[in-house]
Amino acid sequence: MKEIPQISEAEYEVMKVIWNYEPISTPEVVEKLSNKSDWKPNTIHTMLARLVKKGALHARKDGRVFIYTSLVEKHEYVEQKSKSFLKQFFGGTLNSMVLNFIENDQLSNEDISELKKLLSMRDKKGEK
Amino acid sequence: MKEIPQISEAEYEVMKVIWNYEPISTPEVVEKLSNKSDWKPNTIHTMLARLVKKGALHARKDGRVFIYTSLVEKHEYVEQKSKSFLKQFFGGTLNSMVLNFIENDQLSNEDISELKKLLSMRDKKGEK
DNA sequence: CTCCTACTTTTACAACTGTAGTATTTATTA
DNA sequence: TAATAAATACTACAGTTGTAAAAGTAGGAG
Repeated sequence: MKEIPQISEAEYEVMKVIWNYEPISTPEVVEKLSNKSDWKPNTIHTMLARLVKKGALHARKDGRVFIYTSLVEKHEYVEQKSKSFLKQFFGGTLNSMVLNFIENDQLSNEDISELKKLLSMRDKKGEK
Repeated sequence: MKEIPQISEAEYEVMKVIWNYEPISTPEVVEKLSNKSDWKPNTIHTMLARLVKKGALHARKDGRVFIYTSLVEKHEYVEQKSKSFLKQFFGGTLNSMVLNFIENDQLSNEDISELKKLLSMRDKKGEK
């Protein structure tokens, strides 16, 4: 299987911007993130540099700025993190997690009926 | 709300032993973990010391050894971690996570039917 | 009463993180 | 062409984590 680089929480925030807008230049990333966070531009530069070094991003120079594109797909990263999360806390299965949420009353009645709907929609898709 | 100390992944392995066997002494913890992992005793001591320092464990001296008990409940820690995980990757809701799993075909038919069963069992409980 | 052994306490150290400051380069403008 | 502004590159620094070695201590064996 492919090696997925580890991405820290703060770095993940940067990745989200890249995934949403790629290809995107440094100044643009800084701008997007300056709205959402109170990171200094230098902080963002550091994140970008680390992500490039880790192999999560590709940077190509375009004139005086860098243009970034992602080398890791969001869904595959989320999948990997989900798996390791479930493994650490719920024996590896989503079902245990859902059960746990049900048992601890962390779901409203609406959540429950929505979940049921999701599950039956999946059935229909499967039948096609 | 109560302050829950942060527990690293390795520390969490130690906590699991405590939760299972508390009250439990250092040598016993070392023994349990030496089976499951290849950590050196010193490594385990370090974890224990850090967990005490963080306020996740209580240690009382009994003769020459320490006896540990947990100060954080497993379910509350898992709950907190679940919340932050869902927030980081799924907008904060379990339902989004389930939907994501369905969409990416990460669930078998059996998983699905089990999930349905769980959900309807919860209904019954609610009706009581 | 002394030595050994099992425990505890102290110290280490590199990688990763969050958070930037400082220095350097380069394109643009005067 | 020289100064400026913008961007990039280099450096910093403390806290956490994984991983443990080394040193100290006290209780039990002889």
